[in-house]
Amino acid sequence: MIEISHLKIIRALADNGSLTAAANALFVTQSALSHQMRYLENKLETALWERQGRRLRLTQAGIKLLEAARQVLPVVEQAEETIQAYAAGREGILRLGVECHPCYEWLKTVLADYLAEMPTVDVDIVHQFQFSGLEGLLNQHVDMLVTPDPPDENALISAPMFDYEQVLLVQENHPLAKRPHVQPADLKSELLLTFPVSEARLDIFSQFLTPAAVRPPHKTMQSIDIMVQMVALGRGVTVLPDWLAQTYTDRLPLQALRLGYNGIHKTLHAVVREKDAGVFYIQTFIEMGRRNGVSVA
Amino acid sequence: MIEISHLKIIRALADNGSLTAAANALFVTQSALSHQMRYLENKLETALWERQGRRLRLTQAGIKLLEAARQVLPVVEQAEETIQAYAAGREGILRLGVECHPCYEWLKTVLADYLAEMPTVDVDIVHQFQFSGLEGLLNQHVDMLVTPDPPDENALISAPMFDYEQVLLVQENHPLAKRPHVQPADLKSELLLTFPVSEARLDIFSQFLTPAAVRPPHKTMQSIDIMVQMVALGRGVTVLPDWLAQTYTDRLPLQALRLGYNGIHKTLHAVVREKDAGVFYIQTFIEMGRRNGVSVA
DNA sequence: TCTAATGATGAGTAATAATGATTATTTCTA
DNA sequence: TAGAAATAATCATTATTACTCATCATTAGA
Repeated sequence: MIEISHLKIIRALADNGSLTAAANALFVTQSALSHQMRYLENKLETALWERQGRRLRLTQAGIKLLEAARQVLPVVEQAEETIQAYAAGREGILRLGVECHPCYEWLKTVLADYLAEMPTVDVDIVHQFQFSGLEGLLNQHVDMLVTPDPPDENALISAPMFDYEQVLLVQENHPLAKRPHVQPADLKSELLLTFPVSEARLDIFSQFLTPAAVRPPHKTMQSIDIMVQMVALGRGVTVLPDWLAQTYTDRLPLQALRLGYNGIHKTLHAVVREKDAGVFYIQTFIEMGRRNGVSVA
Repeated sequence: MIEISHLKIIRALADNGSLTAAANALFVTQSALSHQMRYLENKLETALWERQGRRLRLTQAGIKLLEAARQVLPVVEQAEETIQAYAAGREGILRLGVECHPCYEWLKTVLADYLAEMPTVDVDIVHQFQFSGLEGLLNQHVDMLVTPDPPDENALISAPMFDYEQVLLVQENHPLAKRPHVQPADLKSELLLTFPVSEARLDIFSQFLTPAAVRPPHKTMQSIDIMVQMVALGRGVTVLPDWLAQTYTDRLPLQALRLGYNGIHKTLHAVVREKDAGVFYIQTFIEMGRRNGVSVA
């Protein structure tokens, strides 16, 4: 009945816009796709596309099938990859999911060592999820999630890996630079630079500014390096994990400051599916993450 | 490459034990399956099964593929069903997930009215999940989850539907029957009958007995009717939602009692994926659930 | 209005998958 | 432990399916 190849056609059609383009992407003729589409519609006894002139638009049924394709194809493709890895004599693939930028930066520091020590394991990093990292784990799109907020789900287990503190990064000559710590009101008119994610997911808002009802001007950017450059030029302030901030304060005119009297402390956790917890190369990663974790002087 | 039909073969093989049995289940000859297996193994350049005598055992790669099959096939099969429903002129299928027995009992009371009012919608109820109801929603195995504990996940939205109270059900002549309410210690030596789920998921434990460190003898059973019969015969006590308890106290020698001074109050929520929140037949269900909810005199 | 591009269609061919018959093993049982 | 029943593999053959090529009709865009 419905086959993977059909799902690939539906996806390619949605992604490429036209039948001809999809055919090229799949390395077959336009005719082949046209025939397959007709075959599927006959089998299912429903139209999947509406032909408006020479433009194709998905019907409700077609949309349903596209959704299924988007859910199913990555799973099958990953299974194929993993099996290829086995076939090539490797132990497997460790797919790491990250939801936050500091997580990603931290991962990079651990990864080099891990790859060196585990030559038979392939690693892949995923940072885009359909819904959330939790969904990624449950759907097997990733095998491990690195996050400061481990979800509470009893098919998953989480292990603390690494403690850090969120600090405010300001220019060396900034009026706040000599303070032992800053309070929310101090930031009232500072330009705050952050990664482009919702404020609810930024600690500086959820744990510091929002409770104090302070809303400084706010600008988002993709690149951490540019963000730090801006701060060094006195054109804004930003918040980074202490260990990451330190790599910049060493070589740029910057000062890291504690947020509030006690500081904002976080812990990165590794979350894995319960059934995978015993897998050797997963255990090893967690152990190395704990050992090798960036040390803050 | 890998096709749905291959995944079906792998699953059938795992489910039926032998090639011949799997072939029967799939309405093809044993020869056909044998050829397909060989084909797949050639394509993937890996053994998927180990032949030990005439017994087949999955290799590591085979296990991976079986996992993919178990994840993928339900999705495809459901998509097919939904499309069939569209083809037959129906609006769609509402798949309801329930994780708790009271949820299920409550659903039944609403469902009759819903089905009558929405003749163009098919309904299906799912109570077994691979991991959890949350996973069921995110994996699209269900469209709506009915639960007293709505998960906190921002791709989902939840709506309160119906308030109820968990009450203790005892025999009419039971020593406790005349009390205005019971305390944990009162149950110390009562035989407590519950559904067969972990204690952590039973309110009577998590919210009443465990905090007071009381552990009465405990027996689980599948059938709510038999459970109530046992209580009516004085052979145990049980906990039910008030409205459900009432349907029994009307016709059996039973007494419902409040748990603790304030009682244990719960609210059933309907949880749906954010993107489905606007779907008409889903909205209708939520509205009817609120209106039609069982009324407690 | 004309043209290039797109999707549909039909015929023919290549590829794939099924069947039936047969064989070699291997459990199970007597 | 021998023999029977069951199972998986294999081969030859047939049936089915999927693809390509050539062609046509339609349409968006110059």
